[in-house]
Amino acid sequence: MSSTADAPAATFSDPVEAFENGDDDVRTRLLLAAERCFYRVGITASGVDALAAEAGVSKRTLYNQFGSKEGLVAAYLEVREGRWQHRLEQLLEEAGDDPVEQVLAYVHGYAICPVDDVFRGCALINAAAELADPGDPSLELVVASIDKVGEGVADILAGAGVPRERARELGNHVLIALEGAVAVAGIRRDGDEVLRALDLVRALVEPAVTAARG
Amino acid sequence: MSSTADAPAATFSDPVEAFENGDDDVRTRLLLAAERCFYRVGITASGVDALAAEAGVSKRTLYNQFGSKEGLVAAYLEVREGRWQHRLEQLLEEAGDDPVEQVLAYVHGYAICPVDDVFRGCALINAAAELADPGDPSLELVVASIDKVGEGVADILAGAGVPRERARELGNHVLIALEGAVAVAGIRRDGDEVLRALDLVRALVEPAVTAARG
DNA sequence: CCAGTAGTACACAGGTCGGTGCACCGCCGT
DNA sequence: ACGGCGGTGCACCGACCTGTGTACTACTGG
Repeated sequence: MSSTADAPAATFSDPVEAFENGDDDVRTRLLLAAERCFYRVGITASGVDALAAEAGVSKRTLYNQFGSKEGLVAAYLEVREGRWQHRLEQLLEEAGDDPVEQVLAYVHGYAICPVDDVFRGCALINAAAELADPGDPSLELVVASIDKVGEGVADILAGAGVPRERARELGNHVLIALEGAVAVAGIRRDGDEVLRALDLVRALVEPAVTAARG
Repeated sequence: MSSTADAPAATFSDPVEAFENGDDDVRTRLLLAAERCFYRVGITASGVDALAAEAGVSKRTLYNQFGSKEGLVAAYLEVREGRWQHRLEQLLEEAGDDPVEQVLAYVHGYAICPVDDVFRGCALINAAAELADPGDPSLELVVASIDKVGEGVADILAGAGVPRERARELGNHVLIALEGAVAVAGIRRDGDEVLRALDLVRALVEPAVTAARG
């Protein structure tokens, strides 16, 4: 009964993690293939035949697992979002108690966005650029994702004593810096470019944090 | 002889300007249609049949004018870039002598990116997301365009007395802020969101300028 | 052993893609 | 009056698109 075609679109476990655990079922392989194809050449430009071939799986299996290409796209975005959340948690833990370092952890998180060797910017943003109609649920996932980033940063700053309104404003500014860095880096096809935003973000939040502390 | 099919891909005059001047030749109509289609639903998702129909022109004429869809895409990007440069010049002139206001002019320029009512982020960035292979000349146009933005801001700041190296760094930071603002605004489908970057950019450049002046 | 399940291989449908060939038409300069 | 040129309209090409139908195989649990 598990993982049948008409199962509710639950949050999928990370296919990379699954793969490294020795799980190489068709679903995992399809999601990995989807990541490679969608991220590298785009969603519209990736045909289902190519997707199935890349996964080493029959096209029929793709449709049995995800119902349609749109279903695979939705699963792909959920995976990306889930992995981002997971990595962010780790980075925040490593960052310790310093709120500035915690915010900078977001930058490091954005810098390791890519699938493998190629860096093409943020997968969610790129997907959003291809999603034309505003009602698309996948587009809403993207909006929710970036909203959460801004709010997360705002929460860190508010926790450090920055006034709520100012924290919200700074959260939005940091979000802008993050998205800008990843967009520029994506165009230049160089993930390390994201780290150029480190100084920028630090310059944004450090004064507010020290002011709140002092 | 003018505007034949195999004419070298010269820089095209702004079709909007041409249209408002009463010029409604097929080329202008095709470029206007390309702007609407490419910007709103994406390049890959816009077929040549739809393009020609939107322009009220036969498909044959499209090929006579631009040789291929790729040619039309290239012309579209050149038009966008040309119009951006033109608008930027105007805004810089209106900004007067204050270097901070001049940099803020870039933000206002980015905010009026859209074709008509819909705002979908920066046309060049969105196009770049759809351009898969790194060797594409259209992609190089996009890279050159954003490079010029960073350098332009750096020049303004250097002219205001900011040390060259610092000006370059700030130019890059402002570029990141601009691209981030337009990316976030594009996802939210709201061009006014770009103006949220006004405070951010001012906070970035004002201290450096006053320090250089004082 | 046997039924059920998951996946494969492959053909196929109906449609769209970018692009071409061709006959025709209206307009404009000479 | 006439020729040429720019544009139209339409049929057409091969390739590819998403999605389905079907017969076959391999495995697995009772």
